[in-house]
Amino acid sequence: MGRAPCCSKVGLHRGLLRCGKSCRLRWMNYLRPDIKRGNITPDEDDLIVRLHALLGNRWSLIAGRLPGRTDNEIKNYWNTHLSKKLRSQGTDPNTHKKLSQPLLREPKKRRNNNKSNKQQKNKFRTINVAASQVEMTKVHNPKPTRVSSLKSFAMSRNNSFDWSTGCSSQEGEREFAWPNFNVNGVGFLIGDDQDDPDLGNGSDDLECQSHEPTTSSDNGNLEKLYEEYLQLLRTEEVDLVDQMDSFPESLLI
DNA sequence: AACGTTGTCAACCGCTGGTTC
DNA sequence: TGAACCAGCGGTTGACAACGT
Repeated sequence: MGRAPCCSKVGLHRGLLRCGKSCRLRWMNYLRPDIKRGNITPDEDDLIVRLHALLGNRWSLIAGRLPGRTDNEIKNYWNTHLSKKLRSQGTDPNTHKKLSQPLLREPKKRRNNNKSNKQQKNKFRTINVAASQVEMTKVHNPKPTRVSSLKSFAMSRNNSFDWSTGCSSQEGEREFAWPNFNVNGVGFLIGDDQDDPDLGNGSDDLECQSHEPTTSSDNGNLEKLYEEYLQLLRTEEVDLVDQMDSFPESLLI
């Protein structure tokens, strides 16, 4: 698939023709066992649109809230499906504002609504759409990351969910000290994280602690943020984009 | 049947920021 | 302190299959 390998084939294991970076990418986007196979469900579809309105093209952040989905998958899905869908509904996919003139032409439909044979042949693709549609979409908050400064936290590109920590809906939800809530059938699963060593717990890292989203001193602010979040998500009439422009930053800082 | 167009998505590219020495 | 290295991000590419004519 795709282009030729990104690096020289010299020095690589015979038969693999992949560099380490390429292997990592393939693992992260395709081979990892916790990747959710199958179509994007309507719930996930809706959630991606909402999160994109909040976060923009920060695919890793969006993916971090959709367990089993990769940033690459969501990015592709957005580019091939959702952006067109929004346009057809008269919404600018970039700004999430109403377009003056909706795009009337629907994308050409394939005769077969299923995914391509190529995907169906893929032994890794075990479609389980029915089950996933029944199940309420579970949304995870990103794993808090230890930061050395406010700027690095706010601008970090490494604040996506850490899958390597074993988070999956099957193995029990990753534990966070953020409140649980449910929006339009979309559950935000957050648990108790008093024991997570990655989180601020009164350690000597004062600067870090002051910005950790899960320390007890931040609980009040977090609750306030989530109330605001909920209110915005529930408000259908208002223009979400205008109100939420500053929300991602307030979450991150 | 043949050929051009369109859709899909894994993989590549270039870059940034963190870590190590 | 800064160079080298590494992980990971978003944007983009291009092979392949489905579709349309």
